[in-house]
Amino acid sequence: MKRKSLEGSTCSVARTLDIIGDWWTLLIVRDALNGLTRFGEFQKSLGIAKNMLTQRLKQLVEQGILAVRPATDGSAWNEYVLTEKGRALQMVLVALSQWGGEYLFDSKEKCNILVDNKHHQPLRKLTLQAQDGRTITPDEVVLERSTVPAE
Amino acid sequence: MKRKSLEGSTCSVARTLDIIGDWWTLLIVRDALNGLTRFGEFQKSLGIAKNMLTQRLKQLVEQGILAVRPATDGSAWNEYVLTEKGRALQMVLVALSQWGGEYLFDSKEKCNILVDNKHHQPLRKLTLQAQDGRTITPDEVVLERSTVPAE
DNA sequence: CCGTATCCATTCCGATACTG
DNA sequence: CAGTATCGGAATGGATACGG
Repeated sequence: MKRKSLEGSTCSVARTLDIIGDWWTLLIVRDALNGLTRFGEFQKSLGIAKNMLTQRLKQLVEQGILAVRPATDGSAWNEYVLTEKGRALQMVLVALSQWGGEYLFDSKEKCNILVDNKHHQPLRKLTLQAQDGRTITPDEVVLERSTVPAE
Repeated sequence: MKRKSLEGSTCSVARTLDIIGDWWTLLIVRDALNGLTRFGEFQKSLGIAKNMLTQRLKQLVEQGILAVRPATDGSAWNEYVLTEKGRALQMVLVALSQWGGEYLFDSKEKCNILVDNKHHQPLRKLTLQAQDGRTITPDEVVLERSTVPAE
């Protein structure tokens, strides 16, 4: 009995988790955002088994999150680079990172966090805003059926 | 051979994914944010197998994301409510939802999205900001070893 | 260096039956 | 209604061997 797919769910959270809600995928995206492109780089960075990595990279390419291109260094192999769709996942990683930094680390503990590359200061904590820019509190947010907002 | 734990990782993304990086956990949190509290409510909403749900609820309680309290309706059972730590995951869900809404749905397709409960308008898209409030672009962000920022 | 293929243990997950 | 227990198939994930 296979896992129940949420591909057809009308909930944008569920449909997203169906694609990236596994254990490795977002870590690969994280590394890709950090500039890694090569199979071996990912493998070394993550300590992931090769067959797992092969599988995940393939899925990410199928989903249009990564693109494959021939290596620029003259070797015969592939490089994996994020598409715009993939780069957009950075916001998810920022949210995860801020939550983890706040709740999973002791105050004295070293922790890798996201900083802006100009001043090397941590990013400001994400805030929820209504359409008009007003800052809203978490309890003012509700999940509702609607159409996708025009961007 | 067991799964390699990322519990001790110094990366806040990795350590977070070690806890909530599975297929069901964030969906349970989503439902909890929507006000569900009872075992049966989660089970019905998610279509999850009971043994899976039991296991996930237990882990969430152990992690301090959910708290158990006796039912307020006089029945003999438990209610599962989010702690502050759990409610803070809302930001992660917002990020996931916005990404999915943008990249995984056709423009005409119905999609559950997050709205503010006053005007029932979709939330504004999350933006990255530097410590000083300046809006920054994704490529200005870098993962760096540091201590946790004081909140 | 880049993968593919295979083996094997563990885990996931759904279905079902059962208890209170 | 709220779980617990168990079964079995599928997927996960690590180790290793192999070929380009």
